[in-house]
Amino acid sequence: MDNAVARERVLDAAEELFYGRGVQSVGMDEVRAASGVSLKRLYQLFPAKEQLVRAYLERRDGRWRGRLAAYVEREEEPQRRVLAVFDWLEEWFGEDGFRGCAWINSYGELGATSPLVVARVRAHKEAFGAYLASLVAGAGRPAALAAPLFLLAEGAMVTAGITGSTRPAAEARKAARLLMESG
Amino acid sequence: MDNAVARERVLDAAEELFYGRGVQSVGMDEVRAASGVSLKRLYQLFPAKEQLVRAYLERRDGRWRGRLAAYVEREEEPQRRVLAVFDWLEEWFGEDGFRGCAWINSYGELGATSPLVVARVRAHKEAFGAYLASLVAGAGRPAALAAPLFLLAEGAMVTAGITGSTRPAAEARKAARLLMESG
DNA sequence: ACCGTAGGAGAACGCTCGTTCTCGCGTCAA
DNA sequence: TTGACGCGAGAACGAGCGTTCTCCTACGGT
Repeated sequence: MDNAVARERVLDAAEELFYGRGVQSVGMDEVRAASGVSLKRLYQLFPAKEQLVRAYLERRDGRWRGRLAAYVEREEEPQRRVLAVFDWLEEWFGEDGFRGCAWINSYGELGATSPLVVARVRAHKEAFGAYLASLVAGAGRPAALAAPLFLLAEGAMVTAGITGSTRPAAEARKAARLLMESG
Repeated sequence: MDNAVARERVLDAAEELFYGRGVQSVGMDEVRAASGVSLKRLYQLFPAKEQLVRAYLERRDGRWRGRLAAYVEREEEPQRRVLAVFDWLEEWFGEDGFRGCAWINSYGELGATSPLVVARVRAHKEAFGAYLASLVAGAGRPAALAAPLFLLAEGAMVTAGITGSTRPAAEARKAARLLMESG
C-alpha cells in the first residue's frame, strides 16, 4: 500500500473517530483498527498523536471551507451569497453524525493544554471570518457587517451542537438578513 | 473540618482547575492537593469524578447567572437591561484567567462521552436563553428577538475564548442594539 | 487508662493509552 | 539461493489516573 493511500486512510479514520467521539477518548490503536494501517506505519506517517490531530484539523479545514464555498458560489447574486452561508449551515447541522463545530469542540477539549491545537482553531476561524468578510465586501455592504454575521454563525454552530437542532441556522439567517438590510 | 466546608473547598479547587485546564487533564489527586481535603473525604463527598464535575457545573451555573443578573438589574430601564447583558460579557471576557464559556468547553471535551455533562450544558444554556427572553419581554420587545440575541451572545463567548479578545462582546452589543431598534 | 472509631497520608491496584520493541514472514537484488 | 530489508501483528513498556486499601494517629466515651 502506497504511503499516500495509507495517509488518506488514516486521516479518514481519524476524522470520523476524533470528530465523533473527541480526540482524547480515541486511542491510536483504534485509529489503527479503523484505518487498517499498522501501528508502525501510522507512527512513520505521524510521529506523535498530536501531529495526527493537527493533520486532521488541517484537512478538515480545507474540506469544510471548500464545501461551504462550493455551496455559496452556486448563488449568483452577491447579496444572496452572504445568506447562503446560513443555508449551508442548516444543511450541515442536519447531517447524520453532526456534533457541533470540530474546532470549537477541539478548543474545548484541548485548548488549555495544546498550543498547537489552539493555533489550528484560530487559523480556521480566522479563515472563515475572512471568507465571510469577502462575501460582505462582494455584496457591496459595509465591512462592519462581517463581525456580527460571524458571531451569529458561531453562535448557531455552538447552539446546534449542544441542542442537536438545526433551528439556530434559520434564526441566525433571519437576523443576518435584518442586519444586511438595516446596515 | 466540617463536611460543608470541605465540600466548598473541594468545589473551589475543582472549579479553578477544571475551568483553567480542562476536566480530563486534572486528576483527583490534584484536586486533593489544591483543596487540602484528603482523598478519602473527597470520595465520601463525591463518589466519582463525574459527580464532582456535575457539582462543579451546577455551582458555577448558579454563580454565573447570579453575577449576570446582579449586573443587569443595576440597570433600571428595561430596554437597557438587554444590552447590559453584553456589557457584562465584556467585563467577564476581560477577567484574568478567562478561557471561554465553561459549558461550551465542557461540551467540547466531554459532550461525546458523558450524557450527564451534556444535560448540565443544555440546562445552563436553556436557563441563560430563558433569562434573555425574560429581559426581552420585560423590555416590551417581540419574543422573536430573543433567539438572535442568544446566538450573538454565544458567538461572542466562543470567539472571545478562542481569540482571547474582549472585542466580540462590543460587536455583539452593537448588533444587538440594531436588532432591538429594527425589530 | 483503654478501646473503638474517624480521619489523614499515601501506597497499591487495575486499567488505559502513547509509544517502542520483537519476531517472523515475504520480497527483491545480486 | 541467499541475505538484507520492509512491513505487519501484536507484545511490551512506562506513565498517568480513578479508585480503593492499609496503616497509623488522635480523640471521645466509659
